[in-house]
Amino acid sequence: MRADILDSAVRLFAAHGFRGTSLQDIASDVGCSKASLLYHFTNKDAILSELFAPIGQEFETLLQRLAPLSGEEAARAAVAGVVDMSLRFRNQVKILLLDVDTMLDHPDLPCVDDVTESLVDALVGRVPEQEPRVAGWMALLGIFLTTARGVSIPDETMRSELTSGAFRTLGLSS
Amino acid sequence: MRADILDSAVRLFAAHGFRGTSLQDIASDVGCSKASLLYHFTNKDAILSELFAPIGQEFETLLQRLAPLSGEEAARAAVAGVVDMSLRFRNQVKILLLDVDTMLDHPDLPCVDDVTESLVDALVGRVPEQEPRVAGWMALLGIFLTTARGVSIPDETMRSELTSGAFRTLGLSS
DNA sequence: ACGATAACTGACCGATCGGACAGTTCTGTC
DNA sequence: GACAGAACTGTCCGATCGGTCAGTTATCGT
Repeated sequence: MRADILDSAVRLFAAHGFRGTSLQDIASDVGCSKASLLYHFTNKDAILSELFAPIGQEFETLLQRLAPLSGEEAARAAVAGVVDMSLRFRNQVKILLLDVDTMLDHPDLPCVDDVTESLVDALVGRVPEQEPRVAGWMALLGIFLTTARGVSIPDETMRSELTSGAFRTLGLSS
Repeated sequence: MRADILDSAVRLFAAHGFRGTSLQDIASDVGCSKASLLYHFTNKDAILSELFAPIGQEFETLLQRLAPLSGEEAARAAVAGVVDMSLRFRNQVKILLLDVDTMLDHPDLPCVDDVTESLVDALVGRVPEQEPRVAGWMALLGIFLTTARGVSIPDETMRSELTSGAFRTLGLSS
């Protein structure tokens, strides 16, 4: 039941935003009462927090995987990791895209700026030949964000498109 | 007075989203009563619509300027136009970033998907050597969107960074 | 000075929101 | 079948929202 709620919530939040989705909307989608939601979750924010819990862990893992790497190897691993996460957490990314600054008061929610900063920090001085260009990483973040826009392309095609696009952005040969 | 209201509104909408900004918030920022806002504008939506009026016109102008062009010239003009607009309408872009799908019922508001589609349509078959790559244009849209995230960089530096980044994304030499 | 009109406001309304809570139903154990 | 606890619900509440409206104040041409 918790899984059903989370499933409906992530879909509705991604479609209409956090503020644009009421508890009643989720309850109707699940097929239960609003009060039932608040039995399984302490409040509306708790639903949101739980949706983003795995992302924080995965991002930490990605940063750790990047830590020992350097140079072009680090850049390629970063691209692959970001593309992979953006595809697997598409709805969550879309929620961030919709509500990015409206929920800064949620301490356990990933902040897009923090994510970007962490990525840039993790790669400063490691990308070959040139310092990481601001626009390049912004474009990579753009890919990360716009992936969520629901382009109707098979995931594998999308993956290679995104990867080669990001490589090109960062001046790497694909 | 109308100008003061629009000025506060675009700033608050960009900071907290359309739904996250109440009429009282705007009124407090302006320094007048909520009822005064609704004297100058028929409703909250009308404020939003007026904020986006110039963008639609400018985008039409951009598309017309692209129409007679082709090949690399078209791509470069598109990049320059998008970068220019994203810098000049930074707050409006950020509002779209925050509320992109939550306001599909606003007929006179630019839809990010439409903007992307128009740009891609305007350039399909015109970019040299290769078809426009999905990821490349998604990244360009990403730049367009993430420009609004308020990176503290002078506009001229930003402009050249964004332009060279977009060129790299599209496989053009800068 | 005065009347007309624009500009503005306080008070109020209906709707909706997140959330609280007492009470009911379901489910499994002995 | 009796009991316990989990699962669930209907109903209510305070707060807040967008919007209305009668009434007040400021502005300006004459």
